[in-house]
Amino acid sequence: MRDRTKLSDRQRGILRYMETYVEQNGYPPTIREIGMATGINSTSVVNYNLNKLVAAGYMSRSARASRGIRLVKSSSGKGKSNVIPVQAAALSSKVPLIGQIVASQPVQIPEDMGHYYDADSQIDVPPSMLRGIDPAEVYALRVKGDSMIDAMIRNGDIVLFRRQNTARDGEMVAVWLNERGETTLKYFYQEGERVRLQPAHPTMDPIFVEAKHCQIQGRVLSVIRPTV
Amino acid sequence: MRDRTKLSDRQRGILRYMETYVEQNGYPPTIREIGMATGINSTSVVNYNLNKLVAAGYMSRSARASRGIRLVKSSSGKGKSNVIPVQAAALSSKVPLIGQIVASQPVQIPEDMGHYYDADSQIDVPPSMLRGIDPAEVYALRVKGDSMIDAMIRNGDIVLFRRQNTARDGEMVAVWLNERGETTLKYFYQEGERVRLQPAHPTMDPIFVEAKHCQIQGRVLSVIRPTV
DNA sequence: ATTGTTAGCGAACACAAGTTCTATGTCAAA
DNA sequence: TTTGACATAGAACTTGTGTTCGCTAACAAT
Repeated sequence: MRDRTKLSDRQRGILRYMETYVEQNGYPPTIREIGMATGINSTSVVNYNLNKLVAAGYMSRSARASRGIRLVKSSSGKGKSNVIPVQAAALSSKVPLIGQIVASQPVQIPEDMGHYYDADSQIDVPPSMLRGIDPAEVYALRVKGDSMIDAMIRNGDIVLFRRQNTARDGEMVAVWLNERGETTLKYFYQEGERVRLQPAHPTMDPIFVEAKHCQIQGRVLSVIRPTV
Repeated sequence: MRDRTKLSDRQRGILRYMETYVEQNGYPPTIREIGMATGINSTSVVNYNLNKLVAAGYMSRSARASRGIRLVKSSSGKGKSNVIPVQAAALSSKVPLIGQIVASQPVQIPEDMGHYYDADSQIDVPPSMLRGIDPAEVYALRVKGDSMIDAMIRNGDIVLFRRQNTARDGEMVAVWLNERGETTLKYFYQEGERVRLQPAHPTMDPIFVEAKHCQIQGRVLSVIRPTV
C-alpha cells in the first residue's frame, strides 16, 4: 500500500476529481477540466502533478492522447476504482410500472409484484427517491387523464407508490372512494371518525369522507414527470 | 428489450469496438480510431452512425468533447458479469443541483458546471430521464414558492434542465421575461416575430411576448417531486 | 551568497479531434 | 421517371487539448 500522505493536497484533489468525473461521465477529464476543478490555473501545473501521480503509481497516461488518463488505484486505497459492478447495481433500483391510474377505477395491484421482469414495464429509480424503502414494496403507475390535476399531477406523470393500506396524517395517498366510485390522490388527515382529504392545489377545498368509505391503495412516494 | 436487428453491421461493429477499447484503455476511442477499426473511411460517417446508436439508446455523447462517448448498454445484452466502467457510470448519473428557481429572478447558471463534486448538491438521475442527453449539460433547480403553479409545479419540486438558449416548438422552457422581470416555465411556440408561452395548466391562457424580450434559460427535461 | 529542487504561472504552439458541408450512389415509394 | 430517405465519402473548418518553454518564488543545502 502506498503512502498517500506523500501526495500534496492538489494531487489528492486531482485523484478525487478523476474518480467522480469518470464515474459520472464514463470518460476521463481533460487537463484543463482538472485544473478548473482543483483551482490550478495552468495546464502545465496540472500536467506536472499528473506526472507525479503517475510516478507514484496512482494512474497511468497515454502520451498525446486527449483524456488519456486512467486510474490505476483509487485514492481510498481499496481496489481499482473503475471496476465496481456490485456498486453499480445498487446505484438505481428497478421498480415495476404495473399499469395506469385513472380516476374512474380503483388501482389494480397484482399480488405477485416482483416478477415483472419485462424491461419495458420497469423504470429506474435512484435510491434517493426511495429513502430506504424496500424496492419490493414500491410500484409505479402512469397517470391517465387530467383528473388528478388538483393534486398537481398531469396526464402522463408517473407516480411512485409504496403499497400500504393505512396512512398517517400528512401523507399523500391514493384512495378509492366507494361513494363516488373514483380513485384520487390527496393528502390524508384522520379527523375522528372521518377523513379529510386535502388536495395538493392550495386553492382547492378538501373533501370529507367516512373512514369506512375510503380504501387506501398506497402512499405516494414521489412523482416523476418524464420529459416534459 | 431493444431490437438489435435494426442495427447495421457497422453499428454493431462500432459497439463491439467501443466495449473492447474502453475495457483495454480506460477511456473511449476517437471518431477516427473507430473509423480505422471498423473500416469506415470518413469521420462524418462514423459520426453519423454514432448518432444513430445514440438515437437507438445504445450510447450517449457529449457534444464537442473529444472521446465524449459512453456506452449505455452492452451489445451482447447478457453480460452483467463483466460490467465495464462506462456501463456502471451510465446506470445512474449525478446531476448538479445548482440552486433555486424563483419567479422573481433569472436562473443563475454557473458557466463552469461540471465541477460540482459536492455530494450534497448532486442528485441521482436514472438515465431513462435523460434520454441520451449529455449529463454534463443537465442541471437541476429546486423550485421555491408556488409561482410555477400554472406549470403544475409546486414548491419543493426539482426541475431537471438541459442548458440551451433556443427552443423548438412544444418544448417546455424556463424563460426570463424582461418586461415582467420574472422567470417562468412555459411551453414554447415561435409564432413569427413573437413567442407564445403556453402554461401547462389546461385552463390557463397563454402569454405572448416578442422574441427579443424573452431569454430562454434552459429546457425542462423532467420534474421530480420528492417524497410527496 | 550560491545553488539546486520543487511548485507554480501564463503564453504559444502544433496537432488531435469533433463538426459541417457538398457530392455521390442506392433503393423503395409515388 | 422522379422523388425522397438513407448511407457513404472526402474535404474543409473550428475547436479542443496535450506539450513545451521561459520565467518566478520559496526554501533547504551547500
